[in-house]
Amino acid sequence: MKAKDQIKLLVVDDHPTFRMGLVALVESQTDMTVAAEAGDGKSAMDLFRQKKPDVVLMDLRMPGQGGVETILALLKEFPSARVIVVTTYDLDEDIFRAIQAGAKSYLLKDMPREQIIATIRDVHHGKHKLPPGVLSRLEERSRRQELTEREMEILQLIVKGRSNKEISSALFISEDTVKYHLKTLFTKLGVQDRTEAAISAVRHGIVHLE
Amino acid sequence: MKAKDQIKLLVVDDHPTFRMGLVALVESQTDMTVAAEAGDGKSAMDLFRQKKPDVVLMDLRMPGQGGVETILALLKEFPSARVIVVTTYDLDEDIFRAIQAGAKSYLLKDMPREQIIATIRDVHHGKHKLPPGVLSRLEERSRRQELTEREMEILQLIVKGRSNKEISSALFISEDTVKYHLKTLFTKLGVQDRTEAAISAVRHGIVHLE
DNA sequence: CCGCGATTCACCCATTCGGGTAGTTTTGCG
DNA sequence: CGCAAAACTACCCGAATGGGTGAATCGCGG
Repeated sequence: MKAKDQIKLLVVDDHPTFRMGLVALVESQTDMTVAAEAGDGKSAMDLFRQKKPDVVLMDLRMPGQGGVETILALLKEFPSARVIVVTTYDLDEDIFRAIQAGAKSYLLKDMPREQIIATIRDVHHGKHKLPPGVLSRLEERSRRQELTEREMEILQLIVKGRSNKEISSALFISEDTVKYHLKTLFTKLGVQDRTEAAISAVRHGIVHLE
Repeated sequence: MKAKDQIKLLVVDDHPTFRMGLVALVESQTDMTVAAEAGDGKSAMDLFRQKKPDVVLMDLRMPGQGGVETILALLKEFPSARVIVVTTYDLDEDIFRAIQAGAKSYLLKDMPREQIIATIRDVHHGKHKLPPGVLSRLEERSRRQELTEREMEILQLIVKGRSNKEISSALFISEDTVKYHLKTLFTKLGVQDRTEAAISAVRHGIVHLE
């Protein structure tokens, strides 16, 4: 197979060993090759400008600039760039944001090698089919109502274990207002109380721990 | 370098791509080689019996038999086996249980390649030094008081968002008793209320989501 | 057999929480 | 400008929660 026919890839992941696995996987195929590797969003941008890869494999959780921000920046500069997200966490919110940002597909790190390879070929050929498991999560996400900014702030404080009083003073609003937001928050998340809300937020990736 | 001088490794991880990365990493070194790969605990046991590797690299979260159970079973049959845990989650409880089970070291999947290689050599030579980050988490874990079985049950239900009344009927005890356990639970975890308890339990890996 | 930790239950009390209703202000968009 | 959504505040009320105290039972190891 001639080199010019090969799919040129950029691999972006801050885990050195996993990145090595992706590279080994890609290089084991005759019709694709890794043009460059990056460990963070910034150098990913630089390397894309230099190498102009056909497809980018991108992790979402990275130090510094996150994956979603990088996708956004990349597509702004190169609207035709094709990005496949390959990440550990199958959290609804991450998937949703990545697809919203313009990722062509979303794979999980524990998926079989054949599926990763097949998806690279598909995306390179312009298709962007999502794996069934990922698709169902995306649907679940879209069934959930959008949270307002204020509700997000409050939800984050809930996850930090703050009481209504603490939240009210942290946001410079009355305790009643906090309770008001909580009510709508509970119905949107489909939960009964703050503990369920906190767990649900973490489980769906609306709020990240740490 | 003669083959008999090489460190023989068994790599156990259910993520095909990460496993590929570990294999590529090991094979890039002249003094070590991968004797076998396994995607779950059961086949890891089989392959250990066949190949008798010098060192085992083992993930913790695996379908079916988990990592800790596998380590326990392995060391019961082969007390001299040397197991290094290589896992994604740097949760205090996982680390603690793995070391308790007899793992010689505990690495995180996002660690640099050199550190993984160096640890393999160290463990093969009988050392079992833990990386500083892991060590500090282990110390934090040991500062925490041990939870009783009952407290664990209740904590799990708290994470599921159950109310005191629901917990009491689920465990066939009075609501007052639930409240009693919660008190000691709160002090042991160093938290103020059930929401903090739930988050803390998830963060430290005492209770797993999903 | 004694002690100790774990578990169980009860009662009281103050605080917090969650639900309902009602109203004003702010903000963004057509 | 005018409307709609979001944000904010207040009040009431019942339920849930968390803290304190006291006490009985059970099982296990010294």
